Order: sequence, then C-alpha cells, then structure tokens
Amino acid sequence: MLTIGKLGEAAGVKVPTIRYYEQIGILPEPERSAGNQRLYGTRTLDRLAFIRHARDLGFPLEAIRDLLSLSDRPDQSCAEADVIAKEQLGAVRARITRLTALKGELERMIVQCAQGTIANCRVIEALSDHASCTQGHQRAASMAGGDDNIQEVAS
Amino acid sequence: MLTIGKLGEAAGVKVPTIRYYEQIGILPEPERSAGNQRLYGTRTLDRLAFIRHARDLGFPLEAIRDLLSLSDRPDQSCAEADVIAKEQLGAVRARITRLTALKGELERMIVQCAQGTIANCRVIEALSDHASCTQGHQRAASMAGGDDNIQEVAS
DNA sequence: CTAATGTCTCTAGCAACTAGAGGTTCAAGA
DNA sequence: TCTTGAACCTCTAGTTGCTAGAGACATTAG
Repeated sequence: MLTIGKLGEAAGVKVPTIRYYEQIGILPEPERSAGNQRLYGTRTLDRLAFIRHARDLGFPLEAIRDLLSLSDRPDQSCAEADVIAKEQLGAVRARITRLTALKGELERMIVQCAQGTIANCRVIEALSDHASCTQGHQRAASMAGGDDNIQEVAS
Repeated sequence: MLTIGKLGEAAGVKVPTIRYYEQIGILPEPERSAGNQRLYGTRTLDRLAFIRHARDLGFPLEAIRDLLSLSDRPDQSCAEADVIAKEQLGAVRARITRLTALKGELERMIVQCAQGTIANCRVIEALSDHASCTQGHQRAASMAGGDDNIQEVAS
C-alpha cells in the first residue's frame, strides 16, 4: 500500500493534485490508515498514470473522465474513445497552425526592432497596428480550442 | 465619444472584458455620462486594440501591462520591449515543439484504433502505457510556458 | 523520546475571463 | 410624450486545473 506521497512520486503527480482529483471524482476515495491517511493500491497508480499521461497529451479533465468511464466498461465499442482522440488531434493541429502564425509575426517584430527608442520601436508599433495582423478579427469564434495563453513570460 | 458596447465592437473585445481590464488597471477609468455610463475616446480604442492584438499573440496581461507602461514613456530604449517579445517568441517556439510531439502521438493512437472493443482499444491502451511516451517524466519542469490545455474538446 | 517529515482538512488564490441577478439609462418608434 | 427594448450599471460567483498556506495530527528515523 502506498501513501499519497509515494503514489504521487510514482505517478509524477503532486500530492495536492491527487487530492484534487479525488475531490472532483476522477480518482476514487481510497482506504485510510488507522490514523486517517490515504492508502492506495497499484490499481489507483495505473489510473493516475493514465490521467497524467492524458493530461500531458492535452486532454481536458472532462475528456479524461469520459475516457475513464469508457475503460471501466471494456466490452463497449471504442468508437467513443476514437472520437475523443480525434477531436483532440484536431484541436492540437489548430493550435499548431495558429502558433506558427504567431511565431512568424513575433519574428518579424523582433527583426524590425533596431534597438532605438520606444517612439520608433517596431515591437510596440507592430502591436498597435492592427491592420498588419495576419489573423482575422474573430476572437471568440476563431478556432476550436484556440486559447493560446502563455504563462510566466514576463512579470 | 463611444459607449462601452461600441468600443467593444470596434476593438473586437467583449463588454465584460473591457470592464475587467479597467478593474485590473490596464485600461484607465473613463469619463461617465450624466447617467453614469462609460464614455471612451479614440485613445482608449487604440489602447484596447493594442491589448487585444497582444493577447492574440499570446502575451499574458502582465507582459502587456509592462509593454503599455513602456509605450507611455516613448523616450526610453525599446530594449525592454524587445526582451519581452523575445521571451514570448521562445515560449511560442517551445509550445510548437511540444504540440508537434503530441500530434504525432495522437496520430499513432488513432491509426491503431481498429474500431474494436474497449478491451483492445489502442487509444485507451496508449494512454495507459506510460512507457511508450515520447516525453520524459518532467511535468513541472518541462518547458517554459508548457501549459497546453485545450478547452471544449469533449464534454 | 524527540524531532523532522509527511499527512490531514480547509480556505483562498492564480489567469483571464464569463455568466447571471437585479436594477438603471438611453434611443427610437407610435 | 410615452413606451418599449436594448444597452448599460454594479456586484457576486463560476470556470479550469491546479497551487499555496494555515494549523493540527500521524508516522518514522535516530
């Protein structure tokens, strides 16, 4: 039997994340020790590894929940799993397309920045000049899953 | 003078988002009409278009805040703006690399799904089999800004 | 036995919005 | 002029997928 810390270590998932997964119901409530600490078997380790891997692949937790409920009924058709994976692939492709366009625009911006003053800075100017934008004006309706925010770029 | 709705339409930004930007201080508090409604000039439209464009490029609001404070002091060097843009470019490149790897893995998974039952579904199996993962085990320390979650894939 | 580490629950916070309640103001048509 | 309906106001709470902290209890190594 594994404690929560060992489980997290084995699966590559942080301890609070495991408790969070239990809270939202994608991991079952485990046994407890005499002192009320969670104890897990290898079944849960497999399940958690599955979740982690799917998260790494970009699947949202709701999709993972669906996948898990499918794998709990192994006699069903795998068509549903296939659909989920294909949707995921479409979303990933769309993101790559979009990010590639962004990369081009950023590269242009940086090349044009001649280390002058802000007044004639191409970076700021490129950001101000919406007309030179390669993307359209549709933000909400742009592409499926097009939420390309990057964390920790500059504080 | 533009009302908030017209401003949002002109800049391609939703009304609650504008109020949110004001709340977090990246848009100034505007004038008000006699009936307490917000009224904006073209200065704010420019600023909002700048924000929207930068968001489209994936800049986080904190980076945009820095960029805006730079552009408020036009005599400074643009080196800082250059640094921010370069960080952004690095993050975008890392995301593309990562997403391309994910795309390959998803494609493999889907090709192998022979429309059988869950019991021998390659999609589920590929997700369970952590050993066949092309990525390492480092999640937190993977790549800069590597948070590739996709929304709205499956409910 | 004690000290250090691990675990417990609970609450609050992060980004970047979005949605809703319940009320007010404005512009246009009859 | 009145009236309707859209747009606006403030405020709170929800979203996703966690992360961080407080204060208390459990376990384990020396």
